Order: sequence, then C-alpha cells, then structure tokens
Amino acid sequence: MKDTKTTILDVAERLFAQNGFAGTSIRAIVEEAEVNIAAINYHFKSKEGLFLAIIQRRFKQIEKERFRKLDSHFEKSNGKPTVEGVVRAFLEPVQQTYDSNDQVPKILIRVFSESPDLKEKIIKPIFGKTRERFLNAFCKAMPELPEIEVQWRFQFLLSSMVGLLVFSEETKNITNLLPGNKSFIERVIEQTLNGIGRPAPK
Amino acid sequence: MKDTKTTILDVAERLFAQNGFAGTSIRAIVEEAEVNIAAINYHFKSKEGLFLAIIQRRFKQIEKERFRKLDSHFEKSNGKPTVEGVVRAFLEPVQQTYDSNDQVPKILIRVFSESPDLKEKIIKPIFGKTRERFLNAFCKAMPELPEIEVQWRFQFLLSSMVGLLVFSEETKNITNLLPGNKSFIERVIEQTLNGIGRPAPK
DNA sequence: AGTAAATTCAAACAATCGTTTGATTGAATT
DNA sequence: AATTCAATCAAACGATTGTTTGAATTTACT
Repeated sequence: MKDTKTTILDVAERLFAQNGFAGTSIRAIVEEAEVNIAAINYHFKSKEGLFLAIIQRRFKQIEKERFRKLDSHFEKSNGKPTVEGVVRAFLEPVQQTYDSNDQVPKILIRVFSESPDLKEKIIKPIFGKTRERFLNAFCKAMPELPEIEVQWRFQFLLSSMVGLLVFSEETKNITNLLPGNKSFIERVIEQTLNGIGRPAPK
Repeated sequence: MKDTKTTILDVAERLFAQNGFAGTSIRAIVEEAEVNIAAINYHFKSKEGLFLAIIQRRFKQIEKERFRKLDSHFEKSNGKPTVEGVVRAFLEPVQQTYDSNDQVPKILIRVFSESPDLKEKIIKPIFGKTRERFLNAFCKAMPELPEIEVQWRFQFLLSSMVGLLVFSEETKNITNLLPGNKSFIERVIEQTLNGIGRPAPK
C-alpha cells in the first residue's frame, strides 16, 4: 500500500499534466487519491508546494539518468563526444518516463507553459545544471561552431522535445503507423540530428 | 477609441496567453480593459465563448495569410511546390503575428496545451482545414515519400513551432546575438529544412 | 503498557470564481 | 419628442477556491 504522500504525488502529477496548475483543484486531487483534503497542506504546505515537489521528483529522476548517460558517453568517447551521443543522453531518459505513463511527461510542458511566476521559480534551480552541462557537451561535440550557434541549436532541440510532448497522442499514433518499428524518440533523434549536426552557416 | 468588444478581445488575448484559460479570471480581464464585468457575458455568452472568439479571430487571420502564400507558391511553381515554399507559407504568417506583439503568439500554445475538452472543441473546426491543405502540399512537394512519412515530418514541424513559441523570449534573445541578422523565423526555416526535406529513411 | 509525536479527520474559514439580475444610460428610429 | 433597442452599470447570486483549525486517531518509542 502506497503511503499518502506518494499517492498524492502520483495522482496530482497526472491531473496537473492533463489540466494544468490553475485548472486542477486540490479537491479534485484528494477525491481521486482518496485522502483527506487537509493532507495536501499538511504534507506540502500549499498547492504550489505540491506542484514544486512533483516537478522536482520527476526532474531529479530524468536529470540523474541524463547525467549518467552523458558521463558514460564521455568515457566511451575519450572526452571527444559526438553530437548523436549527447542528443541521446538528453532525449532517451525522457523516453523512459514517456513509456511508463502516457500522461506523465506532459508535466514537463506545464513547467514551461504555466504562468511566468511559476516558470521563474522552477526552471533555473531545477533545469539550470542540466542546461549548463549539455550546452558544454554540445560545444565540445561541435568545436568548429561558435557557442552562440550551439546555443541556438540546443534551444531548438529543447523546443522540439517540448512541442512533441504537447502533441504526444498525435505523434504516438503516427509513429506507430510508420514502417520500421522505430520508437518515437528514435525518430526524433533522427530528425534532430539532420538539423543540429549540420555544418556552420556562413 | 476602440469599442468594448475589441478591447476585451485584445486584453483577454494577452492575459490568456500569459496565464492560460483557468489561470485568468474574468475580473482580471475587465479590470485591465476598464469595462464592466457583465460585458463579457453580454458580448461573448461565457468565459469559454470569449476564449473561442479570441482563438478564432487570430487563427482566421493566420489561416488567411497561410492560404494566400500557399496559393501564390502553387502558381509560381506551376503546381510543383517545393518543400521550402510550403514551409515558408506555413511559418511566415506566424512571424507577422509574432512581430506585432511578443505575448500574443503564445495564445497558440494555449490552444494545444489547455485542457483536453477545450482542445477537442477548438482544433478540428479551426485548424483542420489548414492541416489538410498543407499536408497535401507537402505530399506534392515530396512525392517520393509515403504519406505517413510526410505526416510525421509535418507533425514535427508543427511541434517545433509550438515548442519555440513556448520559449519565445529565450529564443528571441539568442537569435539577436547570432551573426547575420537573420530573423527568428528565418532560422527556424533553415533548421527545419535540414530535417524535413531530407531523403527517405530506408 | 504508557507516552509522545506524527498523521488523519470533519468542519469551517474568508476569498474568489463565473454568471445573472434588473435598473439605467445612450444612440438610433419613427 | 416619443419610442425602441442595444449597451453599460452596480449589486448580488450560489458555487468553488485554497487554507486553517482543533479534535480524533494511528504510529513509534521508552
């Protein structure tokens, strides 16, 4: 039997993912989680505290896996990372979350598309380190490009990923119809590499 | 002097774009628009009616421009459209909205990321025709690809665009630092073409 | 077994939500 | 000038919002 705190986190993550922060009432959460309404404020101080706890749990998990894959790739390549290796380290951990639950990865969208206040509070402390390490890795993988160009391409990769999660249902359906039985993320990597790894523009 | 109805549409579009549907109260709208609170229900029946009216106004505007550019490209190319021509017809009209007001294009995100109910109500009737016509154009531009492959690439284009709008501030800042003084959309087109127009995967 | 801390509970809090009412105003038409 | 209709207004509607309270209960430790 899951404890109250975990139950709330799981249920709220799904509801926030589906209907957003403002669109989800704590009463809707406690009803589905079958816990008392005061439990949320007791365990997480406030609705916003709950949202932050959800984001942190999920991001830490993805971050950990991303760093593991990135480190592993650095080792294998003797400090000379490839574009594909870095892209894979960035995207594949999302795939794992994606496979576990259709709705859950949409919580990633909410982090970026909710109100500006929430966005500010969340992104820097949680995503900052990831951004820094991957930007650095991409620079090493494309040493002939100026850093600002690498920044732009990394931003494009991040944007595509978020955009694809917005349309996860549609994308999933199309992917299943494609020949070759490639997974969703495998296709994204393919598509991304044809853009991000191209020569420098003159 | 703008009339009440237009003032509400303008103010609400910005607020909905910033804070989402559930995150924006009609009291916040009428306060900033300096109109009476009953005006919204009088002119738009309900909060949802207002949201729909905003989306329709903006989408009709973009759709009209997209179709104009698409038709124009079909004429110029004698019915043999190029990938770049179709991509430009799809993206450039967004750029125009984008230039007019930083916040406004974010309303596009809300259409796709708000609650499933709203999404269902909006996308098909408003975006359906656009999707159909552009998918058809892309198929004509890449006749060697199976339709499902074209569908996937079109979906990727759409996703990238939405993702980039989510990060419009960040993307804009980076774009301004890039050499060559290319516009934001010009860079997106460049990045997209290196992916969408590539040969068929085996 | 007895004590103390952690957790759960029903109930209520003030505040805000979207919407409606009915009177009042303004402009257009007869 | 009288009438009509659309628009605006202050006020209030019931419902729902996030949060807090204090007592009841369970759990953990001596």
